[in-house]
Amino acid sequence: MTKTYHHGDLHSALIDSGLKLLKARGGPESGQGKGEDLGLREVARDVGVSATAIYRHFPDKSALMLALAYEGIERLGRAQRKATQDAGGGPAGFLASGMTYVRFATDNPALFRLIFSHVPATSLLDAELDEVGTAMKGLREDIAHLMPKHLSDLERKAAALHAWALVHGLAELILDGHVAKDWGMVEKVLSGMLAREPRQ
Amino acid sequence: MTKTYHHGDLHSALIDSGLKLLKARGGPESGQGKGEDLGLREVARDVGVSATAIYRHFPDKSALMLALAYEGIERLGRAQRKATQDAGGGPAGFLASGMTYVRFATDNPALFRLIFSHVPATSLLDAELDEVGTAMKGLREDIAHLMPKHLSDLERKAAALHAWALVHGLAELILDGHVAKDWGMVEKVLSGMLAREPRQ
DNA sequence: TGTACATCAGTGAACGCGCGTTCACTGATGTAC
DNA sequence: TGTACATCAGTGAACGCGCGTTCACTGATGTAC
Repeated sequence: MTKTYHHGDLHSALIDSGLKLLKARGGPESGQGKGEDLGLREVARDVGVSATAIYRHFPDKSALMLALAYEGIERLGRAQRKATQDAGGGPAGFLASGMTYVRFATDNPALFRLIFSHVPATSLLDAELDEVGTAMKGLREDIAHLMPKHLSDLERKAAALHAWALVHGLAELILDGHVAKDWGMVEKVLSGMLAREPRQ
Repeated sequence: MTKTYHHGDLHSALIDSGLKLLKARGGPESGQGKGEDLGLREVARDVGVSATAIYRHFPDKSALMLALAYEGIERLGRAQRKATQDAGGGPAGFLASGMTYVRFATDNPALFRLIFSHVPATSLLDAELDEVGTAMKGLREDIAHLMPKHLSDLERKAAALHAWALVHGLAELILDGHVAKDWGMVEKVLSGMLAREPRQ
């Protein structure tokens, strides 16, 4: 029995299923498929298609994973930009952006990890970046833009790294279950940094 | 051919080999066995013993991994305490402790990840913690002790979390290749936090 | 409108792989008498 | 000192598993004449 998808529908069905399965794959607390990789056969099974059908749409497994990572990073970026804007920019926007980062991670543990486990080769020239690398670069630039203007380049770079590392660390520690998912505390920590560092 | 190890020597040989293999497994930049789990058979092969011999010393694979994680966290804790002391305590000690955390991660990527991927169940009572959980708790307390005394409990808790998340985030981002291993920059970021937060 | 044909997205069987784990075993070591 | 025996840390063969990937295939769709 040959199932038929109209022009490229299976492609998006695979992405959708992948995202769904990654979402279901919760953090360590959910017993289900804790830290395991998403499988190619697993996605095919979920869509209801033979495993080999996937090869009509992606050259290999890693291409599928890359597409999922790309979709994930796009969503993260979108969510952060929206949060910044909704909060009206400035320090409040910066705080909202950080909270959104951590929230995204705890809402999508497996997707979050997939995004960051894709080796981006920091050292590549822009022209050599793949789509995930480019999206990651955009994310870094978004952070940089939130930094106060009066700082020197070096200071801004350090402040941006500080902010990124802080939210990333919080996300990872919560995902691994080493820190409680206490949003009041998370906000306190983030606004603590903010109150001192980026005075604008 | 039955190899013979005098009373419990194979036990430590397995741990040693595990640590060695984890060390060799480097970060994403080293092509070798990037993100893959350490295998039971792999350790046995390295020690030069049959895979089943391991079962004389550990009930199953995860017990071996737990023993490795425990050894890792002990080493990390020891390194941090030494660094703090060598720097003479105070803010300098705090900075040294943080630098050591990040350095440990980049020096031992696979071991570092193994430590944190072991679900500790934050919510457990102390009496229910396994040895890894207990060691992790010690690590948290070490950080807390470095916090300035004049702060309220809540403030100290937030400051400790800030510090931990910051070094952890730096470590993860560097391990994943998203941030360059630039020690000057890392020190700048850490001392930036320190100059503002824990005034003692 | 009907027929011939190319295209191409699916199919299921099969591949080799390495894994963790089980099983019945063997052979050295140490102790009791 | 010599012999019988229990202990126990090793052994290699075998298990079932799920994986990513290859292969030759089939059957529906759409176009050219």
